[in-house]
Amino acid sequence: MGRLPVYLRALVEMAERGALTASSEAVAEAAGVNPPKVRKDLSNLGIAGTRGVGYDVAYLIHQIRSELGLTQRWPVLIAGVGNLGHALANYKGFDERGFEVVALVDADASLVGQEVAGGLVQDIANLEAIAREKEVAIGMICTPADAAQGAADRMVAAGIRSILNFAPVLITAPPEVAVRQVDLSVELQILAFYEQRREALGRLAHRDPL
Amino acid sequence: MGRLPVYLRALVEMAERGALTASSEAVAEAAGVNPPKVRKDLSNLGIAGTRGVGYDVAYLIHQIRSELGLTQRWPVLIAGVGNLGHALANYKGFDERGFEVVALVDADASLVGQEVAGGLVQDIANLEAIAREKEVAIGMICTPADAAQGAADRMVAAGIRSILNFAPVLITAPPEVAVRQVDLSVELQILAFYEQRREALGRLAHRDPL
DNA sequence: CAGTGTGAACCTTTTCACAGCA
DNA sequence: TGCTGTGAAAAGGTTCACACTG
Repeated sequence: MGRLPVYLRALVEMAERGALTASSEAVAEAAGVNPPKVRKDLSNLGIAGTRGVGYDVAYLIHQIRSELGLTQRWPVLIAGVGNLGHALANYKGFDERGFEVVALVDADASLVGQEVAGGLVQDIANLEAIAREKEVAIGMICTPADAAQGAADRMVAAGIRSILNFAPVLITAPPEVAVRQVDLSVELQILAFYEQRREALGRLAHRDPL
Repeated sequence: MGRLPVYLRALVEMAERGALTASSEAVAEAAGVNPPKVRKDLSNLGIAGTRGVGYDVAYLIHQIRSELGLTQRWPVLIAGVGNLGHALANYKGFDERGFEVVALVDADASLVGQEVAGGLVQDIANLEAIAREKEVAIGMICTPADAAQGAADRMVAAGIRSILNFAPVLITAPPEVAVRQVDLSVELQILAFYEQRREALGRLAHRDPL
């Protein structure tokens, strides 16, 4: 369930503010959803609150963390150390949430050997060996589009079963490998779609008032 | 419809390879969905193909572009020129798809005046004036979490009606403003969830074979 | 009384099957 | 014959109302 991380973020913030208990309404507001959805989600997860009071924040955080597998740290590998790869390697939020960038690889020989975010960039040709040695669980692809599938194939060969792909192409992988696609310009295009619609509606409204 | 940009990407790739016509099956495969979905989507959009042949690639590209509002260029402003903002300012894919980064702003005085991706970083205090002057349509928030809502408020005040938020917080805006949230560590957490489930299932299978 | 837990209604999306046309 | 166009069925997810309990 994709909402769990959002609930978790909201709950951690509440806990930091000293809240001991939280109603479904409070969680819903902080997560941007409606209260029944929160209750259903938690109920489906087998998490119970206290009627008339709400949910125990600390317990709820623990339960969601364990459901999300965040009670352990996950070693992450980044393939492609261009602008985006560089930015992600330096992103503090990953470490805070239990993800540790343990390896950086790139195909560009001029980048190999350079230090980025406290780690050395290695040759992508060695991806498999590196991933196995560091027991990488999650791979992030930040290469250009034409190198993405190759990077994915190496990751699969290395036994990586979770891939986060930022390259603007569809990559294919065996069904046992979970692939998530994040295409930044797709997000912009969706916004442009709404802008476009708004303008079209505006023209319509102007043409035919009321 | 969030699939349109993906279809578009697939179709542009096909066109570059010289395809003049494409069946719903071909588009579906390239976009990672099933053929009936492609047909339904296009049908709902009022786009018709030729029975027995498929869709005219060039016409389809044109139609989807116009539906997505990509026949015009959109001026984009980036708030927060840290690692991520820097990477996005340099990202070529935006320009190729009709998005032009026309302004960069940051709250950090040591960054203001610096040149990033061929543009000068300006003070976030001037966001409203800059956005109005450049007629910015879309704002991207790449600030730390605690500065995100402030940046959003300035954008709304500047008349920006589409916001893409990369900060790991929920930002609120008036209903007429379209907000999309992209949280990179949420994506990782979802992958961790699958890893976690796989391990749990693995243990189960091991305990009770067949 | 405040706020959870949940079954039932509801709505949207996806899938299917097949009729219909170049 | 091949592939589109589309209603009808199925699935999935969301909302609602309200019984229930600490």
